[in-house]
Amino acid sequence: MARMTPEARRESIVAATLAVMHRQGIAATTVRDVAAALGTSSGLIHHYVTSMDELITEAFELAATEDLERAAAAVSGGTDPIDRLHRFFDSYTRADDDSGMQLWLDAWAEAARRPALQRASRRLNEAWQGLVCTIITDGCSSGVMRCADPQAASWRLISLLDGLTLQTVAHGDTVSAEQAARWSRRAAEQELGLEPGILDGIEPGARPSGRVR
Amino acid sequence: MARMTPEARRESIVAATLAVMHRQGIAATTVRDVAAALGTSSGLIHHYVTSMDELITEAFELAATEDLERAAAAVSGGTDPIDRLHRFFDSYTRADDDSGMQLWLDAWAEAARRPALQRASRRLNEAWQGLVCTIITDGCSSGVMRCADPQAASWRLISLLDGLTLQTVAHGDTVSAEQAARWSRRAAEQELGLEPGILDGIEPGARPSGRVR
DNA sequence: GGAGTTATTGGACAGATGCGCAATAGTGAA
DNA sequence: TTCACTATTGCGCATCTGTCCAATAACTCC
Repeated sequence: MARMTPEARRESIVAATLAVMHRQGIAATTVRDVAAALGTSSGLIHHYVTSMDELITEAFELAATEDLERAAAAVSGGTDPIDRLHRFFDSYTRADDDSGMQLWLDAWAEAARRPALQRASRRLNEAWQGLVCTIITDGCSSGVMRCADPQAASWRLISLLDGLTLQTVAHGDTVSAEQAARWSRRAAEQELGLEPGILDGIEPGARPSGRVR
Repeated sequence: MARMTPEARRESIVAATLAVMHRQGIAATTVRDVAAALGTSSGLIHHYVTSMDELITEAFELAATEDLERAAAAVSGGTDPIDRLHRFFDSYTRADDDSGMQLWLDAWAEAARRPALQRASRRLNEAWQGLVCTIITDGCSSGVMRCADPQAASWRLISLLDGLTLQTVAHGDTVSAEQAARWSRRAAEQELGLEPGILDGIEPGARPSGRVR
């Protein structure tokens, strides 16, 4: 293969690793598959990366961070806490493919056996919760939401979303994506003392690609 | 090893497989490990089982079915819907070790790539939801609970539990087991129009081993 | 041009994996 | 006691895994 600058090569390796992870799952991602996806030799990967675990963690971290930043950007465009929460649901819900969430399922399962992956997964989950917690805290102090414990409420909210989406992704259609979206919005309205239905509906032109998690 | 009847041997193989799965995770469970746990040769396993996938699915199904039946038994001892829901939470919450839930994490992640495992996981998840749904439906018709959509509410309830427990098991202490228990009970009370705190507390002598999921 | 640096190769290595198979050793019936 | 049956063994096979390393090729600077 053509010689590349170390930076560019490293990036291309992480990107290829991510592609293989999406296709085959974290546990089944091997050095040779990554090398084949890149069209290079397997030895090259270890010239840039000390271990397979490190590479997998780095690729997961990249994908998850991008998802998070996309959601944060969508939220920050909101005019008030309710609009921001609305946008959060939109960006979470709008997943066209399930492979993003499948990556999270893999990560949660593998976390017990890969310390570095566990740290990354934990950190990013806390960031998701923090994003929601900020919205709720703002909503409470401005008086449009009612919530005794924003910390607990935001953990409940993302855990509920994760749990419902998990059903959709892992089991096909035990819970449909539409149900997961509707049910979790309803739960948020109930929990935060909002008017039922206020979080419903998806404005058509908001964010075409949205969240993938 | 001593010669056994085919039935007994098969059971012992599945039991040993389950033990290894708990210890090492689904993906890292190998024929040789199972044979070692049994104190037999690896060839013997293939004399009773056509493939490793089949064996793993069967072992998971056994463990998950036992958990479900234990929970159903705990629930059925309740005097009224609220007591039954209380018992459900107790039996779900009381997990001493996380390895049962870890098994579910593994199963959800692997489901996409193992059709037989997916069917088992899906079927058992639906049974869990059905168990809760029955309690809620009863509670509504007897007037002690208020709920517009028991189907949706029960999916939300077990998804919330799964989502919170997932944090506990996968990430150490992002969410503590106590928080997961308290927060999910609070959410159920809110959702079903119950008096806050009515689902709290754990009667000491109820069920020593409890649910593992 | 030549020399030094380093990206890249291709394969070796030791270990693990699922599976199959001939040989062996218990078991129950005749 | 003998014989058919089959549970059990122990190892071989082909393949895969992460990691390492000497050789090669491409690039930069003098």
